[in-house]
Amino acid sequence: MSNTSKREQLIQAALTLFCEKGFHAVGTDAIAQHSGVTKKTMYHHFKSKDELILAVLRYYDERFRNDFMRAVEGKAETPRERLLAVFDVAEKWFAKDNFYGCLFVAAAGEYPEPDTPIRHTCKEFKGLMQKYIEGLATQAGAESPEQLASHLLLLLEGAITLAQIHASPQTASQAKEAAKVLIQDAIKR
Amino acid sequence: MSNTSKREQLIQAALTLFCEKGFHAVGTDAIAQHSGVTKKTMYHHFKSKDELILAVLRYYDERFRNDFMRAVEGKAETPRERLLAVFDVAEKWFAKDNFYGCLFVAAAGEYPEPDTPIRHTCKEFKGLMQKYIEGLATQAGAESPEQLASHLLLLLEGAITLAQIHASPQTASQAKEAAKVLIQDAIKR
DNA sequence: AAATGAGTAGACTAATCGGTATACTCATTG
DNA sequence: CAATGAGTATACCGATTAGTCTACTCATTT
Repeated sequence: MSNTSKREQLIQAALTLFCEKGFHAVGTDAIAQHSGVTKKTMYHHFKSKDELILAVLRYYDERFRNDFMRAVEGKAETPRERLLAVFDVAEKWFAKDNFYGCLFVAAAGEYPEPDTPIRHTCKEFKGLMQKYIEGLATQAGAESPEQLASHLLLLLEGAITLAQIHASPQTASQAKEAAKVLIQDAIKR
Repeated sequence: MSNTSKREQLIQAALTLFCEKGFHAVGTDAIAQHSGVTKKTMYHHFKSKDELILAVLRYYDERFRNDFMRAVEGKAETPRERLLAVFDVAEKWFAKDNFYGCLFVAAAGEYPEPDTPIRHTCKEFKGLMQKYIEGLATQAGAESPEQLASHLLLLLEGAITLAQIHASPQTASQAKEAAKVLIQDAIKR
């Protein structure tokens, strides 16, 4: 069905532009133009720019987490190794030439009003990342998987932010070193 | 001199508005109106919106770091205690009702192009925060102050981001727990 | 006394913003 | 065959964008 095709074209074009320039800085005309779709058609699929943004965030959420988890699982076998592999995957991500930081953090910054659908989506994403790491921590035999996962997520989040600002992917390996200490402390065996 | 006064009025009004709504979402008309200053006067002090943004960032940079350091030093005596006090101060910051996350991270998100004055200011701020924590780590007798400071800054940065997204200041105390472990590991005595 | 510069109010520009309207094509489907 | 719905192109809407302009006041300084 060409329906889904146009939708995806719009979402992907919007995603690219938002990453490159930010949400407010990209107009609906630009999105229509870059996706090769008319504004009329665009507003047929999404009733407002905010709805398109929401769709972009949801699309990115699913794709990113999927790619991320598969990369982690491809890089290490044991749960404990995978907790560290998270930071190797992150470093590869940071090193990509089109790395722009976390899309959800950017969205939260541009739409500061709490309790909006956009903010809710951001929250959800971070919650799912926490759950993923928590699962690994549980399998790895952490005494308090939730706490270890929180700590590692803090490191990861910090690494993303500082990698973006300093344009240096090495923050990931710094975070990895800290993670080693925390994991060692959290898994007594 | 009324010169500096008008300048500060503009900077403070702009700061408030940028925090509330983001940079692109706030127009020059709104800034002029909220500061009680004419657009003409505004453009007399700053030759463009970008220059005003830059001035806002520099103003905030100095004020924030000053307040932050004084709060840390008021909360603890020894360098080692101060390394932990950083996270107590952060938690108080997160709990403020007008907490909006890190202004520099927001700026970096809205102005993704690297090598611009705005991005440079963001970089500088994070660098100075690192230096500050590094100083504390040195005084505390860390084996590698630079490394410990990096790790603690990663935790702090992650806590800021997640506090903003989840609207919960507790991320600071989570970060503090992780910091305890890292400090213990980094200062062998 | 004259000149300068910071300030005012408010109109103004060209461009762009999010979003809508008209008039058309074309493939699918009942 | 007729109707529907997704698509095209393009013009348009009122509002707002960043930034400029004229014409004026007023205090300070030379």
